[in-house]
Amino acid sequence: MQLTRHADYSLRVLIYLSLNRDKNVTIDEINDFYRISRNHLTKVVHTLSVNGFINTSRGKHGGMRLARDPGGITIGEVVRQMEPHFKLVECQSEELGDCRAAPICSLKSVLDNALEQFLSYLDGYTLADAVRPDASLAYLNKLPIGTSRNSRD
Amino acid sequence: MQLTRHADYSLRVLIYLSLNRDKNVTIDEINDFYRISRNHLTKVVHTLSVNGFINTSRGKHGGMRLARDPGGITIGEVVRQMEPHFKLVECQSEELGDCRAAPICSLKSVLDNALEQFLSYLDGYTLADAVRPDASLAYLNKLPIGTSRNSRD
DNA sequence: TTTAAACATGCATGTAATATGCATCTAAAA
DNA sequence: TTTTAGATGCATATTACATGCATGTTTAAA
Repeated sequence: MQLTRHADYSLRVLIYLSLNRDKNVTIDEINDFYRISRNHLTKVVHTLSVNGFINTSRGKHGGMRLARDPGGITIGEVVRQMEPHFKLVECQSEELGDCRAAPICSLKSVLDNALEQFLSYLDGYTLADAVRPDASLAYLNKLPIGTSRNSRD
Repeated sequence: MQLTRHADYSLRVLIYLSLNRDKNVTIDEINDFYRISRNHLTKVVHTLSVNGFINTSRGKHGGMRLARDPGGITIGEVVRQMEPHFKLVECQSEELGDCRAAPICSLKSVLDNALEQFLSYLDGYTLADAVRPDASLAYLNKLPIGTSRNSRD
């Protein structure tokens, strides 16, 4: 059970942008920071833009910015929109959902509800909640690579 | 976001067995019912047995049975044991979890908690809850194939 | 004791959803 | 008019699963 990298990268991009609200950030800058496939990143950025999470501009001094306040974008919202589907089991998909046990089995609705528990929990957290309030990129950039790991949990 | 077929099939097998507590059920019988890859089914059955959900016996008149009462096996328990991993994003895996934002990002713990919400919801439902109390296989077998879809939700 | 019916298991292969790469286009600013 | 940025379509790679195949092992009945 996992999210696609598309959703994963989306969250990373938005978190990076939350720490850089005052300037245009380029794909290359994010790529430098995370060392993520630049091509994939480009597509993620585009989808984020289409979904209204960020504003992009081309050309010199172009780049992207958060379209809204980090405190107004929830993790749940991002996951719901950036993850392609949530068909946990076969019977949750329209076409293939022809399990012979369906008429007597309520697994589908139980899983639907459990998924909603998952997502609404994420609705309770915003991008602002996801970064340490005292944190800054300046601090991060001083750390030798590999120091990682969130000391908060 | 989806579960593996391994977990999916596991639930189906257990649901089938919940409706057939009084006899030994063979892989072929389950295969006939669900039309699932027999080879994969074999492996699922084995894992279910190793994990103590079912008892199997070889030889003539062999087969499998639920090891416990359907009311005592929760969906959550099955999913937790039969799904290979729950690394929703890269930073949740031990080896690859070297995201540069980790020191200031609490996404990992937020997702961990959301996942726990999902699983504990499933802990609240048992195999007995997952089948309609009035249902029987006899009823199901009378239905023409394709009638499907749970009318409960 | 032999045969048939079941599950067990290792190895090989297929598959399909993502992910990535590459080339090129479009837009904006200096 | 050149450079810098994102946009986009098509091709290819990757990889986790899923499936297939062959064979082994156990058990019970004939």
